[in-house]
Amino acid sequence: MSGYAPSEAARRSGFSLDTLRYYEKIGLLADVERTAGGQRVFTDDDLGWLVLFRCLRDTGMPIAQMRRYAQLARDGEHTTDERHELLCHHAARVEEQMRLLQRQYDHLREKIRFYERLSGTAPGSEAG
Amino acid sequence: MSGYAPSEAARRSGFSLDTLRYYEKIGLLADVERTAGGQRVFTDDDLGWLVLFRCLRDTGMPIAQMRRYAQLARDGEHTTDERHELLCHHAARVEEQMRLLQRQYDHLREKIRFYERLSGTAPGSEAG
DNA sequence: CTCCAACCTGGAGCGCGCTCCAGGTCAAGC
DNA sequence: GCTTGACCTGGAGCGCGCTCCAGGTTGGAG
Repeated sequence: MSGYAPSEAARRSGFSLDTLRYYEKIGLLADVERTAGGQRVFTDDDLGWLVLFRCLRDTGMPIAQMRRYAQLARDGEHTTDERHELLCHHAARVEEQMRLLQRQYDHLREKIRFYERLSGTAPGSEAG
Repeated sequence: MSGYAPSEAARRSGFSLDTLRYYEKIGLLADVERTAGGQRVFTDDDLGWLVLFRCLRDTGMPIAQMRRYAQLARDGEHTTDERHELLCHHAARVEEQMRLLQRQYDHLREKIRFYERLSGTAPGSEAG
């Protein structure tokens, strides 16, 4: 159960085939195993990395930094401190990002309330 | 107190001069007043729009949609319903965005905890 | 054995949102 | 009046993260 065709890896990870190839090309995903004929075979380990990449990407980490993290992991056990630090710094940035997003969301909600006061009765009750 | 030089508008809005010119060029910001010599003079109203644009941009609204909103506002009172709807739809997307960000942040925190369990004692107490 | 969908490669192209540049103009201070 | 720094324009360029393409290969089904 640990050998996935490219299309299956794409389906499971939510990345496109092109993105998977791109990630390997730029050295984000380590060299993926191949069949005798040269076609990629993704392992569960690869899939695990892709889940992590999605997490980091969704939280706004630049690819260069993901690459650095992946490289550190490949470099072995003695890089765990640096990896930990990298993730902590990133988490701090994400927290800031969340605070900003919340603040601007509140601002947006206020703007929406302005329109709702204008019209007297709201036309629908779409957004809670 | 309602006439700001470009550099002052940039300082107050947090957008660069180039961005202010760009926003006017693409019709996001309505035509800005000029001196006899052709230099821009931003009003408090312009500044208000810039605050809104920052809110929308920070929450991930594409420029095309901001343009649409700005155009509706210029079109007059009879577009308030559509503007309201546009903001509501956006707010819903922002909520989804916040949920995703929170979920991935939790995932990230879990990963960080993994490293902290590895090293036994955490090296520092940087991030709460 | 044949077929054809899925896969391969290197490299070009794209969409977004700016950002920078050259070459010229404006206007406030001395 | 002169200087100088802020400003003007149109248009090219950039950085990111993919996305698409041409032209060729692979490999499982029938």
